[in-house]
Amino acid sequence: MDNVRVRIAPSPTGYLHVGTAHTALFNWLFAKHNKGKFILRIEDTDIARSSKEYEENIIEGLKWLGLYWDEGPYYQTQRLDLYKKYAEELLKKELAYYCYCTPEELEERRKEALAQKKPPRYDRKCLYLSDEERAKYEREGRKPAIRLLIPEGKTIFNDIIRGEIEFNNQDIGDFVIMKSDGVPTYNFAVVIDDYTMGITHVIRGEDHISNTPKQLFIYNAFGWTPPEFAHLPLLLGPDRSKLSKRHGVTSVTEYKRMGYLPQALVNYLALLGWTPEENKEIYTIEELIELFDLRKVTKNPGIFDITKLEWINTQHIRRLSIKELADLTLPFLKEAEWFREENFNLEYYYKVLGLLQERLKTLSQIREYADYFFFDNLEYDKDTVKKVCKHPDTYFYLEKIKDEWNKLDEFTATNLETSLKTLAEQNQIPTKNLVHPIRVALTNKTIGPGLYEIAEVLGKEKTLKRLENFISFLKQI
RNA sequence: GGCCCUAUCGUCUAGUGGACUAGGACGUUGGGUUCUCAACCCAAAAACCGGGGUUCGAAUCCCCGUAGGGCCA
Repeated sequence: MDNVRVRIAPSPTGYLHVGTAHTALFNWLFAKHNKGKFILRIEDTDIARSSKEYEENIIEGLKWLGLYWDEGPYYQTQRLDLYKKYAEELLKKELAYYCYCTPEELEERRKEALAQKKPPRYDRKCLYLSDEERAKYEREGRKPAIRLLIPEGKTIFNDIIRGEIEFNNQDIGDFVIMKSDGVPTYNFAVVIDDYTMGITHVIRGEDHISNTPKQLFIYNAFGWTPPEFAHLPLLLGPDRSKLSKRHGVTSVTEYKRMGYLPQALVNYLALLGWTPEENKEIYTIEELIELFDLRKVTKNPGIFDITKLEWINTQHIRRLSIKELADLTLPFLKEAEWFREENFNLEYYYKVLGLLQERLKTLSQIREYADYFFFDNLEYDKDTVKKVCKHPDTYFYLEKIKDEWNKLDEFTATNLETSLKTLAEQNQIPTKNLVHPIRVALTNKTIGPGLYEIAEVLGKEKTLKRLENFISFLKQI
């Protein structure tokens, strides 16, 4: 496909929502797959609800996901003259007309129509205004809106994902394209922007299907060839309504903060509504670009399932090199209250990560998993210690293993294991009677990576010291 | 209320009239492995919304319901 140009057009009335990110991703993948351009446009005409802070969050989120744009950001508020110019063109062509009706008048007539069981559409009162009437309204100081004249007939368009969709024009009234304050309505601004920006494919959420015929009227009024349309399935919450805040976290930057990898979120979002031919779940961004096909997007909406996202995240974490993992987890590690810059050693940290990498569901979990590698004064809990040291001779064997380990020249996991197993065998006790207490001695936790590996990473000095502390604690209770 | 979209395991989906005893993945459950947890391996439970057609044959095509969703007020 030649010269593909697509866009994402968020309103800065909230942070970057995963639904917006989903749409952005599909546009971006389509652009990249076809070697086209991806354009960012900020739809900020709702001045009251728009803010710079939200805009920055959207930009931060898109960049974090790697969805870089080739053009923009364009701002609708900087293009108001343009919309005005085009609206006037339609007035000149008599395809649009001024409307002086006030919201109150419209509301009243809408109610009347409803009462008579008629569809509540605009009654074209102002289309047939005489010059005197118009002059009268002008004298009253009324500022007119501009309405588009909708022709009779049917409007049909071919959606890339859904096929033909048909609307009766009579179901759509002469809608406003420019409000009386000179601000264009959503549908008008979108068309002017998409046309002037040379958008070839409009890929957006299914919630815009019913806006499409309105936009088509505008293209037709100007005699412009409309772009192709593709309406993506919506993202739903577990209750099957449109995904929103009340369903949990919907902010992309919040996922970043929680320790998700951008490539994992991209992977998950890509598979929500689209399946590549291959029968696998984990894809790199390059693979997604290579395989992406808009025609294979499903029509049914998808529920955002954080459990699956979590699994995909663990898979991507495992594919990271230790060095990458270190870079990415360090900011989270630094947030931990026990973290001390002066005690930190990168080579040591690499070894720690070697043990923790495959256990991390999110990067932020490094804080809860890595603590005992970084501080020495473990505060043992009486009950836990009692639980793991049920065997009355535990104290005695711990002394023995401490001596055995002290004798080791090479403090490696293999040697530690051999030595512990030999001791257990000689004394005919199950290894776990030793392993569990030692685990608590070294980590102050009952779960974690392999004990011998932990001891090796901690090193001889720390391991023996902790054993010693643990033994004295055990003596006291 | 009107218009529009959609309908396969709990979830994401494969499926384009016969190869479907409906496949995969996440999750769940059970088992194995192990010092614990996770991982890993093995296994299991789990779905074509309902009703009519069309056809020799329907998850697949058509119609009508139903349900869910969206948009417009």
